[in-house]
Amino acid sequence: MFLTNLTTHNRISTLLHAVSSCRSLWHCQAIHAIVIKSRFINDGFIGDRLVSLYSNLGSSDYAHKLFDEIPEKDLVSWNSFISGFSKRGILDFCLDAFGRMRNMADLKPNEVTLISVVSACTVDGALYEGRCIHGFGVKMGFMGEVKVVNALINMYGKLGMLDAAYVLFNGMRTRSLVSWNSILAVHAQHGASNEVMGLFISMRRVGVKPDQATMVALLQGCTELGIAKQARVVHACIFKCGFEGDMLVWTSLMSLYAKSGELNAAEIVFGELKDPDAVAWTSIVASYAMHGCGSEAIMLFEDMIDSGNRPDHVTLTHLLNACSHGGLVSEGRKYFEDMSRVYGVHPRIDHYSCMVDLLGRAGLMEDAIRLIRSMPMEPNAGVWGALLGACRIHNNVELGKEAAENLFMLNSSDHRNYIMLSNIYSASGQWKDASKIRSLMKGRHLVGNPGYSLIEHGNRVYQFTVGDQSHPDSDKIYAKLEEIVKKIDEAGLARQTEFILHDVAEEIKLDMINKHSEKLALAFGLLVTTTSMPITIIKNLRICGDCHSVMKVVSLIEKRIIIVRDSKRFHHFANGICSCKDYW
DNA sequence: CTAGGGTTAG
Repeated sequence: MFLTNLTTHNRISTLLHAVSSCRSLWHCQAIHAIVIKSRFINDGFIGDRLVSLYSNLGSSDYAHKLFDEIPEKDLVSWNSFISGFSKRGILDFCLDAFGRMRNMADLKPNEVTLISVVSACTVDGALYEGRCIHGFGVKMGFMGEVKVVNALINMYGKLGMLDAAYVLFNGMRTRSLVSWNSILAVHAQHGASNEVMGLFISMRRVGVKPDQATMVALLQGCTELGIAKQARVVHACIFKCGFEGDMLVWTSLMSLYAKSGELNAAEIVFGELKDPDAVAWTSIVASYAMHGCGSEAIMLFEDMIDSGNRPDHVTLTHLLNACSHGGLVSEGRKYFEDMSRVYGVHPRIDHYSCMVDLLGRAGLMEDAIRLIRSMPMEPNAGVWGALLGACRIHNNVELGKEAAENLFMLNSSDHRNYIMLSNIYSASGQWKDASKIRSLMKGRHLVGNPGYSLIEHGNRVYQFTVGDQSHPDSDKIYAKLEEIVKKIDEAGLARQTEFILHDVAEEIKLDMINKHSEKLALAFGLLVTTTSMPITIIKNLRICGDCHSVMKVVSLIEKRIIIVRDSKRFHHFANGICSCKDYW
Protein backbone atom coordinates (compact mmCIF):
# COMPACT_ATOMS: atom_id res chain seq x y z
CA MET A 1 0.00 0.00 0.00
CA PHE A 2 1.23 3.47 -0.84
CA LEU A 3 0.94 4.67 2.74
CA THR A 4 3.71 2.60 4.31
CA ASN A 5 7.12 4.01 5.22
CA LEU A 6 5.94 7.58 5.46
CA THR A 7 6.17 9.99 8.35
CA THR A 8 2.98 11.04 10.04
CA HIS A 9 3.03 14.46 8.39
CA ASN A 10 3.65 12.98 4.99
CA ARG A 11 0.91 10.43 5.50
CA ILE A 12 -1.59 13.16 6.25
CA SER A 13 -0.63 15.18 3.24
CA THR A 14 -0.62 12.08 1.03
CA LEU A 15 -4.09 11.24 2.27
CA LEU A 16 -5.23 14.81 1.69
CA HIS A 17 -3.89 14.60 -1.82
CA ALA A 18 -5.59 11.25 -2.38
CA VAL A 19 -8.87 12.61 -1.09
CA SER A 20 -8.65 15.65 -3.35
CA SER A 21 -8.02 13.53 -6.43
CA CYS A 22 -11.25 11.53 -6.05
CA ARG A 23 -13.43 11.79 -9.12
CA SER A 24 -16.20 9.36 -8.27
CA LEU A 25 -18.26 8.28 -5.31
CA TRP A 26 -16.74 4.83 -5.51
CA HIS A 27 -13.23 6.28 -5.46
CA CYS A 28 -14.15 8.55 -2.58
CA GLN A 29 -15.47 5.63 -0.53
CA ALA A 30 -12.30 3.63 -1.16
CA ILE A 31 -10.13 6.48 0.10
CA HIS A 32 -12.52 7.00 2.99
CA ALA A 33 -11.95 3.36 4.02
CA ILE A 34 -8.19 3.89 3.93
CA VAL A 35 -8.59 7.01 6.07
CA ILE A 36 -10.57 5.05 8.65
CA LYS A 37 -7.92 2.30 8.74
CA SER A 38 -5.12 4.84 9.00
CA ARG A 39 -6.33 6.19 12.39
CA PHE A 40 -6.39 9.72 10.97
CA ILE A 41 -10.16 9.73 10.73
CA ASN A 42 -10.36 12.37 13.40
CA ASP A 43 -7.97 14.67 11.63
CA GLY A 44 -9.98 17.79 10.90
CA PHE A 45 -8.27 18.55 7.58
CA ILE A 46 -9.10 15.18 6.10
CA GLY A 47 -12.61 15.12 7.51
CA ASP A 48 -13.38 18.51 5.95
CA ARG A 49 -12.09 17.41 2.59
CA LEU A 50 -14.16 14.23 2.66
CA VAL A 51 -17.27 16.19 3.58
CA SER A 52 -16.89 18.65 0.74
CA LEU A 53 -16.05 15.83 -1.63
CA TYR A 54 -19.13 13.81 -0.76
CA SER A 55 -21.38 16.82 -1.17
CA ASN A 56 -19.53 17.76 -4.37
CA LEU A 57 -20.17 14.33 -5.77
CA GLY A 58 -23.83 14.77 -4.98
CA SER A 59 -23.96 12.33 -2.12
CA SER A 60 -25.65 14.53 0.44
CA ASP A 61 -26.42 11.57 2.72
CA TYR A 62 -22.77 10.71 3.18
CA ALA A 63 -21.84 14.36 3.48
CA HIS A 64 -24.41 14.97 6.22
CA LYS A 65 -23.48 11.83 8.11
CA LEU A 66 -19.77 12.47 7.95
CA PHE A 67 -20.21 16.12 8.86
CA ASP A 68 -22.16 15.16 11.97
CA GLU A 69 -19.32 12.84 12.92
CA ILE A 70 -16.66 15.55 12.88
CA PRO A 71 -16.07 16.05 16.62
CA GLU A 72 -15.04 19.68 16.69
CA LYS A 73 -16.42 21.53 13.74
CA ASP A 74 -14.59 24.75 13.06
CA LEU A 75 -15.31 27.50 10.55
CA VAL A 76 -13.48 25.64 7.80
CA SER A 77 -15.52 22.48 8.42
CA TRP A 78 -18.72 24.46 8.01
CA ASN A 79 -17.46 26.25 4.93
CA SER A 80 -16.38 22.98 3.30
CA PHE A 81 -19.79 21.51 4.00
CA ILE A 82 -21.62 24.50 2.54
CA SER A 83 -19.37 24.96 -0.47
CA GLY A 84 -19.87 21.37 -1.55
CA PHE A 85 -23.62 21.93 -1.87
CA SER A 86 -23.07 25.31 -3.43
CA LYS A 87 -21.01 23.78 -6.22
CA ARG A 88 -23.67 21.15 -6.79
CA GLY A 89 -26.32 23.82 -6.93
CA ILE A 90 -28.29 22.40 -4.02
CA LEU A 91 -29.62 25.65 -2.60
CA ASP A 92 -31.83 24.11 0.09
CA PHE A 93 -29.01 22.28 1.86
CA CYS A 94 -26.84 25.35 1.56
CA LEU A 95 -29.38 27.64 3.19
CA ASP A 96 -30.18 25.02 5.78
CA ALA A 97 -26.55 24.71 6.85
CA PHE A 98 -26.13 28.49 6.73
CA GLY A 99 -29.12 28.87 9.05
CA ARG A 100 -27.77 26.27 11.48
CA MET A 101 -24.42 27.99 11.47
CA ARG A 102 -25.95 31.35 12.30
CA ASN A 103 -27.61 29.82 15.35
CA MET A 104 -24.30 28.76 16.80
CA ALA A 105 -23.02 30.89 19.65
CA ASP A 106 -19.29 30.43 19.18
CA LEU A 107 -19.10 30.55 15.41
CA LYS A 108 -19.88 33.27 12.88
CA PRO A 109 -20.08 32.94 9.11
CA ASN A 110 -17.24 34.76 7.41
CA GLU A 111 -16.83 36.15 3.89
CA VAL A 112 -15.94 32.70 2.55
CA THR A 113 -19.26 31.32 3.82
CA LEU A 114 -21.10 34.19 2.21
CA ILE A 115 -19.45 33.66 -1.17
CA SER A 116 -20.55 30.03 -1.21
CA VAL A 117 -24.13 30.83 -0.25
CA VAL A 118 -24.35 33.70 -2.76
CA SER A 119 -23.06 31.39 -5.51
CA ALA A 120 -25.70 28.84 -4.61
CA CYS A 121 -28.37 31.49 -5.29
CA THR A 122 -27.50 31.62 -9.00
CA VAL A 123 -30.11 28.92 -9.63
CA ASP A 124 -33.40 30.00 -11.18
CA GLY A 125 -35.95 31.49 -8.85
CA ALA A 126 -33.57 32.17 -5.98
CA LEU A 127 -33.65 35.96 -6.28
CA TYR A 128 -35.42 36.42 -2.96
CA GLU A 129 -32.89 34.24 -1.14
CA GLY A 130 -30.06 36.00 -2.93
CA ARG A 131 -31.31 39.39 -1.83
CA CYS A 132 -31.55 38.22 1.79
CA ILE A 133 -27.99 36.95 1.70
CA HIS A 134 -26.92 40.22 0.10
CA GLY A 135 -28.59 42.09 2.98
CA PHE A 136 -26.84 39.87 5.48
CA GLY A 137 -23.53 40.62 3.80
CA VAL A 138 -24.17 44.35 4.09
CA LYS A 139 -25.03 43.98 7.78
CA MET A 140 -21.92 41.94 8.49
CA GLY A 141 -19.74 44.48 6.71
CA PHE A 142 -18.54 42.17 3.94
CA MET A 143 -19.21 44.53 1.07
CA GLY A 144 -15.62 45.74 1.04
CA GLU A 145 -14.53 42.22 0.09
CA VAL A 146 -13.94 42.13 -3.65
CA LYS A 147 -14.74 38.42 -3.92
CA VAL A 148 -18.07 38.84 -2.13
CA VAL A 149 -19.12 41.62 -4.50
CA ASN A 150 -17.93 39.57 -7.50
CA ALA A 151 -20.12 36.68 -6.37
CA LEU A 152 -23.07 39.07 -6.02
CA ILE A 153 -22.46 40.57 -9.48
CA ASN A 154 -22.49 37.08 -10.88
CA MET A 155 -25.63 36.15 -8.96
CA TYR A 156 -27.70 39.19 -9.99
CA GLY A 157 -26.43 38.91 -13.54
CA LYS A 158 -27.26 35.20 -13.87
CA LEU A 159 -30.76 35.93 -12.58
CA GLY A 160 -31.19 38.52 -15.32
CA MET A 161 -30.84 41.59 -13.09
CA LEU A 162 -28.12 43.20 -15.17
CA ASP A 163 -28.80 46.65 -13.74
CA ALA A 164 -28.38 45.47 -10.16
CA ALA A 165 -25.16 43.73 -11.16
CA TYR A 166 -23.90 46.89 -12.81
CA VAL A 167 -24.73 49.08 -9.80
CA LEU A 168 -22.63 46.80 -7.59
CA PHE A 169 -19.81 46.76 -10.10
CA ASN A 170 -19.91 50.51 -10.49
CA GLY A 171 -19.81 51.05 -6.72
CA MET A 172 -16.65 49.03 -6.18
CA ARG A 173 -13.66 50.94 -4.88
CA THR A 174 -11.23 48.36 -6.21
CA ARG A 175 -12.01 45.92 -8.98
CA SER A 176 -10.09 42.75 -9.66
CA LEU A 177 -9.76 41.12 -13.05
CA VAL A 178 -12.50 38.73 -11.94
CA SER A 179 -14.81 41.69 -11.27
CA TRP A 180 -14.38 42.80 -14.88
CA ASN A 181 -14.75 39.27 -16.17
CA SER A 182 -17.91 38.74 -14.13
CA ILE A 183 -19.64 41.87 -15.34
CA LEU A 184 -18.57 41.08 -18.92
CA ALA A 185 -19.72 37.46 -18.65
CA VAL A 186 -23.21 38.19 -17.33
CA HIS A 187 -23.81 40.79 -20.04
CA ALA A 188 -22.49 38.39 -22.67
CA GLN A 189 -24.75 35.61 -21.38
CA HIS A 190 -27.77 37.85 -21.84
CA GLY A 191 -26.84 38.94 -25.33
CA ALA A 192 -26.05 42.53 -24.33
CA SER A 193 -23.37 42.82 -26.99
CA ASN A 194 -23.01 46.61 -26.98
CA GLU A 195 -22.46 46.66 -23.23
CA VAL A 196 -19.87 43.90 -23.52
CA MET A 197 -17.95 45.87 -26.11
CA GLY A 198 -18.21 49.08 -24.08
CA LEU A 199 -17.07 47.39 -20.88
CA PHE A 200 -14.17 45.74 -22.66
CA ILE A 201 -13.01 49.11 -23.99
CA SER A 202 -13.24 50.71 -20.52
CA MET A 203 -11.34 47.80 -19.09
CA ARG A 204 -8.50 48.28 -21.55
CA ARG A 205 -8.56 52.02 -20.95
CA VAL A 206 -7.92 51.64 -17.22
CA GLY A 207 -5.10 49.27 -18.03
CA VAL A 208 -6.49 45.92 -16.87
CA LYS A 209 -4.88 43.06 -18.74
CA PRO A 210 -7.47 40.62 -20.11
CA ASP A 211 -7.14 36.90 -19.52
CA GLN A 212 -8.72 33.76 -20.94
CA ALA A 213 -12.07 34.38 -19.24
CA THR A 214 -12.19 37.94 -20.62
CA MET A 215 -11.71 36.74 -24.18
CA VAL A 216 -14.34 34.04 -23.83
CA ALA A 217 -16.87 36.58 -22.53
CA LEU A 218 -16.00 38.90 -25.39
CA LEU A 219 -16.58 36.13 -27.92
CA GLN A 220 -19.81 35.07 -26.24
CA GLY A 221 -20.99 38.65 -26.38
CA CYS A 222 -20.82 38.55 -30.18
CA THR A 223 -22.89 35.41 -30.75
CA GLU A 224 -26.28 37.09 -30.51
CA LEU A 225 -25.36 39.40 -33.37
CA GLY A 226 -23.72 36.67 -35.40
CA ILE A 227 -21.99 39.20 -37.59
CA ALA A 228 -18.91 37.77 -39.28
CA LYS A 229 -17.10 41.09 -39.42
CA GLN A 230 -17.32 41.52 -35.67
CA ALA A 231 -16.09 37.96 -35.18
CA ARG A 232 -13.02 38.88 -37.21
CA VAL A 233 -12.41 42.01 -35.12
CA VAL A 234 -12.46 39.96 -31.92
CA HIS A 235 -10.27 37.36 -33.61
CA ALA A 236 -7.70 40.12 -34.24
CA CYS A 237 -8.05 41.18 -30.62
CA ILE A 238 -7.31 37.63 -29.48
CA PHE A 239 -4.11 37.69 -31.51
CA LYS A 240 -3.08 41.04 -30.11
CA CYS A 241 -3.62 39.86 -26.56
CA GLY A 242 -1.69 36.66 -27.19
CA PHE A 243 -4.38 34.00 -26.86
CA GLU A 244 -4.01 32.27 -30.21
CA GLY A 245 -4.07 28.51 -29.81
CA ASP A 246 -5.59 28.70 -26.31
CA MET A 247 -8.03 25.78 -26.30
CA LEU A 248 -10.78 27.51 -24.38
CA VAL A 249 -10.62 30.72 -26.39
CA TRP A 250 -10.27 28.97 -29.72
CA THR A 251 -13.18 26.67 -29.16
CA SER A 252 -15.25 29.71 -28.39
CA LEU A 253 -13.97 31.52 -31.49
CA MET A 254 -14.73 28.50 -33.64
CA SER A 255 -18.26 28.43 -32.35
CA LEU A 256 -18.69 32.16 -32.99
CA TYR A 257 -17.55 31.81 -36.61
CA ALA A 258 -19.94 28.93 -37.12
CA LYS A 259 -22.81 30.90 -35.63
CA SER A 260 -21.89 33.87 -37.81
CA GLY A 261 -22.36 31.79 -40.94
CA GLU A 262 -18.66 31.25 -41.59
CA LEU A 263 -18.40 27.49 -41.45
CA ASN A 264 -15.13 27.65 -43.41
CA ALA A 265 -13.55 29.96 -40.86
CA ALA A 266 -14.70 27.64 -38.07
CA GLU A 267 -13.09 24.74 -39.87
CA ILE A 268 -9.81 26.69 -40.21
CA VAL A 269 -9.78 27.63 -36.52
CA PHE A 270 -10.43 24.01 -35.62
CA GLY A 271 -7.62 22.89 -37.90
CA GLU A 272 -5.20 25.14 -36.05
CA LEU A 273 -5.75 23.31 -32.78
CA LYS A 274 -2.87 20.90 -32.31
CA ASP A 275 -4.69 18.40 -30.17
CA PRO A 276 -8.40 19.24 -29.93
CA ASP A 277 -10.14 18.05 -26.78
CA ALA A 278 -13.63 16.62 -26.50
CA VAL A 279 -15.23 20.05 -26.20
CA ALA A 280 -13.47 21.34 -29.32
CA TRP A 281 -14.51 18.22 -31.26
CA THR A 282 -18.06 18.62 -30.04
CA SER A 283 -18.04 22.21 -31.16
CA ILE A 284 -17.02 21.37 -34.72
CA VAL A 285 -19.62 18.58 -34.88
CA ALA A 286 -22.21 21.09 -33.63
CA SER A 287 -21.11 23.61 -36.23
CA TYR A 288 -21.70 21.23 -39.11
CA ALA A 289 -24.99 20.10 -37.59
CA MET A 290 -26.12 23.72 -37.32
CA HIS A 291 -25.43 24.24 -41.03
CA GLY A 292 -27.35 21.14 -41.97
CA CYS A 293 -24.27 19.16 -43.06
CA GLY A 294 -25.30 15.88 -41.48
CA SER A 295 -22.88 13.47 -43.12
CA GLU A 296 -19.91 15.79 -42.58
CA ALA A 297 -20.83 16.02 -38.90
CA ILE A 298 -20.95 12.24 -38.71
CA MET A 299 -17.54 11.96 -40.36
CA LEU A 300 -16.09 14.43 -37.87
CA PHE A 301 -17.65 12.49 -35.02
CA GLU A 302 -15.94 9.32 -36.26
CA ASP A 303 -12.66 11.26 -36.50
CA MET A 304 -13.19 12.34 -32.92
CA ILE A 305 -13.54 8.71 -31.81
CA ASP A 306 -10.43 7.76 -33.80
CA SER A 307 -8.50 10.57 -32.10
CA GLY A 308 -9.17 8.89 -28.75
CA ASN A 309 -11.52 11.53 -27.38
CA ARG A 310 -14.59 10.28 -25.57
CA PRO A 311 -17.94 11.81 -26.51
CA ASP A 312 -20.26 12.86 -23.73
CA HIS A 313 -23.97 13.67 -23.61
CA VAL A 314 -23.44 17.06 -25.29
CA THR A 315 -21.53 15.50 -28.20
CA LEU A 316 -24.26 12.92 -28.71
CA THR A 317 -26.98 15.59 -28.62
CA HIS A 318 -25.30 17.49 -31.45
CA LEU A 319 -24.64 14.30 -33.38
CA LEU A 320 -28.32 13.28 -33.21
CA ASN A 321 -29.21 16.84 -34.10
CA ALA A 322 -26.97 16.54 -37.16
CA CYS A 323 -28.76 13.35 -38.21
CA SER A 324 -32.08 15.04 -37.68
CA HIS A 325 -31.21 18.17 -39.67
CA GLY A 326 -29.80 16.05 -42.45
CA GLY A 327 -32.73 13.64 -42.52
CA LEU A 328 -30.36 10.74 -41.78
CA VAL A 329 -32.84 8.44 -40.09
CA SER A 330 -30.99 5.13 -40.07
CA GLU A 331 -27.76 6.79 -38.93
CA GLY A 332 -29.59 8.57 -36.13
CA ARG A 333 -31.22 5.33 -35.01
CA LYS A 334 -27.85 3.56 -35.03
CA TYR A 335 -26.14 6.24 -32.93
CA PHE A 336 -29.04 6.39 -30.51
CA GLU A 337 -28.71 2.67 -29.96
CA ASP A 338 -24.94 2.83 -29.75
CA MET A 339 -24.77 5.70 -27.33
CA SER A 340 -25.01 3.77 -24.10
CA ARG A 341 -23.67 0.45 -25.37
CA VAL A 342 -20.64 1.72 -27.27
CA TYR A 343 -19.95 5.16 -25.81
CA GLY A 344 -21.25 4.68 -22.29
CA VAL A 345 -23.50 7.74 -22.47
CA HIS A 346 -27.00 7.05 -21.19
CA PRO A 347 -29.75 8.81 -23.13
CA ARG A 348 -31.09 11.89 -21.37
CA ILE A 349 -34.30 13.69 -22.14
CA ASP A 350 -32.64 15.89 -24.77
CA HIS A 351 -31.54 12.83 -26.70
CA TYR A 352 -35.13 11.62 -26.73
CA SER A 353 -36.22 15.05 -28.04
CA CYS A 354 -33.69 14.76 -30.85
CA MET A 355 -34.96 11.31 -31.76
CA VAL A 356 -38.61 12.38 -31.70
CA ASP A 357 -37.61 15.27 -33.94
CA LEU A 358 -35.67 12.95 -36.27
CA LEU A 359 -38.45 10.37 -36.56
CA GLY A 360 -41.21 12.95 -36.68
CA ARG A 361 -39.66 15.03 -39.44
CA ALA A 362 -39.17 11.89 -41.47
CA GLY A 363 -42.90 11.23 -41.10
CA LEU A 364 -42.42 8.17 -38.91
CA MET A 365 -45.10 9.27 -36.45
CA GLU A 366 -45.77 5.78 -35.15
CA ASP A 367 -42.13 5.33 -34.23
CA ALA A 368 -41.95 8.77 -32.66
CA ILE A 369 -44.97 8.20 -30.45
CA ARG A 370 -43.78 4.69 -29.55
CA LEU A 371 -40.45 6.18 -28.45
CA ILE A 372 -42.22 8.74 -26.28
CA ARG A 373 -44.27 6.01 -24.61
CA SER A 374 -41.14 3.96 -23.94
CA MET A 375 -39.16 6.77 -22.34
CA PRO A 376 -37.91 6.03 -18.83
CA MET A 377 -38.70 9.62 -17.79
CA GLU A 378 -41.68 11.94 -18.15
CA PRO A 379 -41.62 13.66 -21.55
CA ASN A 380 -40.96 17.39 -21.21
CA ALA A 381 -41.81 20.41 -23.35
CA GLY A 382 -38.85 19.70 -25.63
CA VAL A 383 -40.16 16.24 -26.49
CA TRP A 384 -43.77 17.30 -27.10
CA GLY A 385 -42.54 20.38 -28.97
CA ALA A 386 -40.55 18.19 -31.34
CA LEU A 387 -43.64 16.07 -31.98
CA LEU A 388 -45.82 19.13 -32.50
CA GLY A 389 -43.32 20.51 -35.02
CA ALA A 390 -43.41 17.23 -36.91
CA CYS A 391 -47.22 17.29 -36.93
CA ARG A 392 -47.04 20.76 -38.47
CA ILE A 393 -44.86 19.47 -41.29
CA HIS A 394 -46.98 16.41 -41.97
CA ASN A 395 -50.36 17.96 -41.19
CA ASN A 396 -51.23 15.41 -38.54
CA VAL A 397 -54.13 17.00 -36.68
CA GLU A 398 -54.88 14.17 -34.23
CA LEU A 399 -51.35 13.79 -32.91
CA GLY A 400 -50.75 17.52 -33.06
CA LYS A 401 -53.68 18.07 -30.74
CA GLU A 402 -52.31 15.55 -28.28
CA ALA A 403 -48.85 17.09 -28.35
CA ALA A 404 -50.23 20.60 -27.92
CA GLU A 405 -52.46 19.60 -25.01
CA ASN A 406 -49.46 18.15 -23.24
CA LEU A 407 -47.52 21.31 -23.95
CA PHE A 408 -50.29 23.55 -22.64
CA MET A 409 -50.29 21.52 -19.43
CA LEU A 410 -46.54 21.78 -19.00
CA ASN A 411 -46.14 25.40 -19.98
CA SER A 412 -49.14 27.38 -21.08
CA SER A 413 -47.23 30.62 -21.55
CA ASP A 414 -45.23 29.78 -24.67
CA HIS A 415 -47.22 31.38 -27.46
CA ARG A 416 -45.35 29.44 -30.16
CA ASN A 417 -47.19 26.26 -29.24
CA TYR A 418 -50.54 27.96 -29.85
CA ILE A 419 -49.38 29.28 -33.21
CA MET A 420 -48.14 25.88 -34.20
CA LEU A 421 -51.42 24.15 -33.35
CA SER A 422 -53.43 26.88 -34.99
CA ASN A 423 -51.33 26.47 -38.14
CA ILE A 424 -51.95 22.74 -38.10
CA TYR A 425 -55.70 23.36 -38.00
CA SER A 426 -55.54 25.97 -40.75
CA ALA A 427 -53.44 23.74 -42.97
CA SER A 428 -56.11 21.07 -42.84
CA GLY A 429 -58.88 23.58 -43.40
CA GLN A 430 -60.27 23.48 -39.85
CA TRP A 431 -60.58 27.25 -39.67
CA LYS A 432 -62.95 27.28 -36.70
CA ASP A 433 -60.56 25.28 -34.53
CA ALA A 434 -57.68 27.43 -35.69
CA SER A 435 -59.39 30.63 -34.65
CA LYS A 436 -60.47 29.05 -31.36
CA ILE A 437 -56.82 28.46 -30.52
CA ARG A 438 -55.97 32.01 -31.52
CA SER A 439 -58.59 33.49 -29.26
CA LEU A 440 -57.43 31.20 -26.46
CA MET A 441 -53.99 32.67 -26.96
CA LYS A 442 -55.34 36.20 -27.01
CA GLY A 443 -57.40 35.51 -23.91
CA ARG A 444 -54.27 34.48 -22.06
CA HIS A 445 -52.57 37.69 -23.24
CA LEU A 446 -49.73 35.81 -24.84
CA VAL A 447 -47.48 37.66 -27.19
CA GLY A 448 -44.19 36.51 -28.54
CA ASN A 449 -40.89 38.28 -28.77
CA PRO A 450 -40.98 40.74 -31.64
CA GLY A 451 -39.13 39.31 -34.61
CA TYR A 452 -36.23 41.11 -36.18
CA SER A 453 -33.62 40.51 -38.83
CA LEU A 454 -30.07 41.79 -38.93
CA ILE A 455 -27.91 42.36 -41.97
CA GLU A 456 -24.41 43.73 -42.20
CA HIS A 457 -23.35 46.35 -44.71
CA GLY A 458 -20.28 48.55 -44.77
CA ASN A 459 -19.28 49.04 -41.19
CA ARG A 460 -22.80 48.87 -39.86
CA VAL A 461 -25.40 46.37 -38.82
CA TYR A 462 -28.95 47.15 -39.94
CA GLN A 463 -31.94 45.90 -38.06
CA PHE A 464 -35.40 45.41 -39.57
CA THR A 465 -38.69 44.64 -37.84
CA VAL A 466 -42.05 43.85 -39.51
CA GLY A 467 -43.14 46.76 -41.69
CA ASP A 468 -40.08 48.72 -40.64
CA GLN A 469 -39.73 52.14 -42.31
CA SER A 470 -36.94 53.53 -40.17
CA HIS A 471 -34.21 53.06 -42.75
CA PRO A 472 -33.36 56.30 -44.60
CA ASP A 473 -33.65 54.48 -47.93
CA SER A 474 -36.89 52.86 -46.94
CA ASP A 475 -38.58 53.86 -50.20
CA LYS A 476 -35.97 52.10 -52.29
CA ILE A 477 -36.15 49.00 -50.10
CA TYR A 478 -39.91 48.74 -50.49
CA ALA A 479 -39.64 49.34 -54.23
CA LYS A 480 -37.13 46.49 -54.47
CA LEU A 481 -39.40 44.33 -52.37
CA GLU A 482 -42.32 45.04 -54.69
CA GLU A 483 -40.17 44.11 -57.66
CA ILE A 484 -39.26 40.78 -56.04
CA VAL A 485 -42.87 40.01 -55.14
CA LYS A 486 -43.91 40.71 -58.71
CA LYS A 487 -41.30 38.38 -60.12
CA ILE A 488 -42.33 35.71 -57.64
CA ASP A 489 -45.98 36.01 -58.61
CA GLU A 490 -44.98 35.68 -62.24
CA ALA A 491 -43.02 32.56 -61.35
CA GLY A 492 -46.28 31.21 -59.97
CA LEU A 493 -45.24 30.55 -56.38
CA ALA A 494 -48.16 29.80 -54.09
CA ARG A 495 -47.85 32.11 -51.11
CA GLN A 496 -48.30 30.79 -47.59
CA THR A 497 -50.50 33.23 -45.75
CA GLU A 498 -51.53 30.77 -43.04
CA PHE A 499 -48.51 31.91 -41.09
CA ILE A 500 -50.36 35.12 -40.38
CA LEU A 501 -52.61 34.70 -37.40
CA HIS A 502 -54.78 37.75 -37.60
CA ASP A 503 -58.35 37.40 -38.73
CA VAL A 504 -58.10 39.66 -41.72
CA ALA A 505 -58.78 39.48 -45.42
CA GLU A 506 -56.43 37.54 -47.63
CA GLU A 507 -54.92 40.54 -49.42
CA ILE A 508 -54.16 42.25 -46.12
CA LYS A 509 -52.54 39.05 -44.92
CA LEU A 510 -50.41 39.00 -48.05
CA ASP A 511 -49.47 42.62 -47.49
CA MET A 512 -48.41 41.85 -43.92
CA ILE A 513 -46.41 38.80 -44.86
CA ASN A 514 -44.66 40.79 -47.58
CA LYS A 515 -43.28 43.13 -44.92
CA HIS A 516 -41.71 40.44 -42.77
CA SER A 517 -38.37 41.49 -41.34
CA GLU A 518 -36.39 38.86 -43.23
CA LYS A 519 -37.92 39.98 -46.55
CA LEU A 520 -37.02 43.60 -45.81
CA ALA A 521 -33.47 42.56 -44.95
CA LEU A 522 -33.35 40.54 -48.17
CA ALA A 523 -34.52 43.49 -50.28
CA PHE A 524 -31.93 45.70 -48.59
CA GLY A 525 -29.24 43.08 -49.22
CA LEU A 526 -30.13 42.81 -52.90
CA LEU A 527 -30.03 46.59 -53.16
CA VAL A 528 -26.63 47.22 -51.63
CA THR A 529 -24.52 44.21 -52.60
CA THR A 530 -23.09 42.93 -55.83
CA THR A 531 -24.08 39.61 -57.31
CA SER A 532 -20.93 37.77 -56.29
CA MET A 533 -21.56 38.33 -52.58
CA PRO A 534 -23.68 36.04 -50.47
CA ILE A 535 -26.42 37.80 -48.51
CA THR A 536 -26.32 36.84 -44.83
CA ILE A 537 -29.34 37.52 -42.64
CA ILE A 538 -29.61 36.83 -38.91
CA LYS A 539 -33.12 36.30 -37.59
CA ASN A 540 -33.90 36.11 -33.87
CA LEU A 541 -36.90 33.76 -34.33
CA ARG A 542 -37.48 30.87 -36.68
CA ILE A 543 -37.78 31.83 -40.31
CA CYS A 544 -41.37 32.00 -41.53
CA GLY A 545 -42.54 29.40 -44.02
CA ASP A 546 -43.47 31.91 -46.68
CA CYS A 547 -40.16 33.72 -46.31
CA HIS A 548 -38.42 30.37 -46.66
CA SER A 549 -40.06 29.67 -50.02
CA VAL A 550 -39.50 33.24 -51.19
CA MET A 551 -35.78 32.98 -50.37
CA LYS A 552 -35.56 29.81 -52.41
CA VAL A 553 -37.14 31.42 -55.47
CA VAL A 554 -35.07 34.59 -55.15
CA SER A 555 -31.87 32.54 -54.96
CA LEU A 556 -32.88 31.04 -58.30
CA ILE A 557 -34.18 34.02 -60.23
CA GLU A 558 -31.63 36.51 -58.92
CA LYS A 559 -28.81 33.92 -58.99
CA ARG A 560 -27.75 34.77 -55.44
CA ILE A 561 -26.52 32.83 -52.47
CA ILE A 562 -28.61 33.68 -49.44
CA ILE A 563 -27.70 32.54 -45.93
CA VAL A 564 -30.22 32.87 -43.12
CA ARG A 565 -29.49 32.03 -39.50
CA ASP A 566 -32.71 31.53 -37.58
CA SER A 567 -33.03 30.68 -33.90
CA LYS A 568 -32.41 26.99 -34.57
CA ARG A 569 -30.05 26.61 -37.50
CA PHE A 570 -28.69 27.90 -40.80
CA HIS A 571 -30.39 27.86 -44.18
CA HIS A 572 -28.17 28.16 -47.26
CA PHE A 573 -30.25 29.05 -50.30
CA ALA A 574 -28.84 28.57 -53.81
CA ASN A 575 -30.36 27.71 -57.21
CA GLY A 576 -33.83 27.49 -55.78
CA ILE A 577 -33.03 24.98 -53.05
CA CYS A 578 -32.27 25.27 -49.37
CA SER A 579 -29.59 23.29 -47.59
CA CYS A 580 -32.20 22.20 -45.05
CA LYS A 581 -34.00 20.30 -47.83
CA ASP A 582 -37.16 21.87 -46.41
CA TYR A 583 -36.55 19.88 -43.25
CA TRP A 584 -36.91 22.54 -40.58
C1' DC B 1 4.01 26.79 5.39
C1' DT B 2 -0.96 23.82 5.09
C1' DA B 3 -7.83 23.21 4.61
C1' DG B 4 -12.94 26.65 2.76
C1' DG B 5 -14.28 31.23 -1.54
C1' DG B 6 -15.56 34.87 -6.90
C1' DT B 7 -15.18 34.79 -13.63
C1' DT B 8 -14.37 31.25 -18.60
C1' DA B 9 -15.67 26.79 -23.99
C1' DG B 10 -19.24 22.56 -26.92
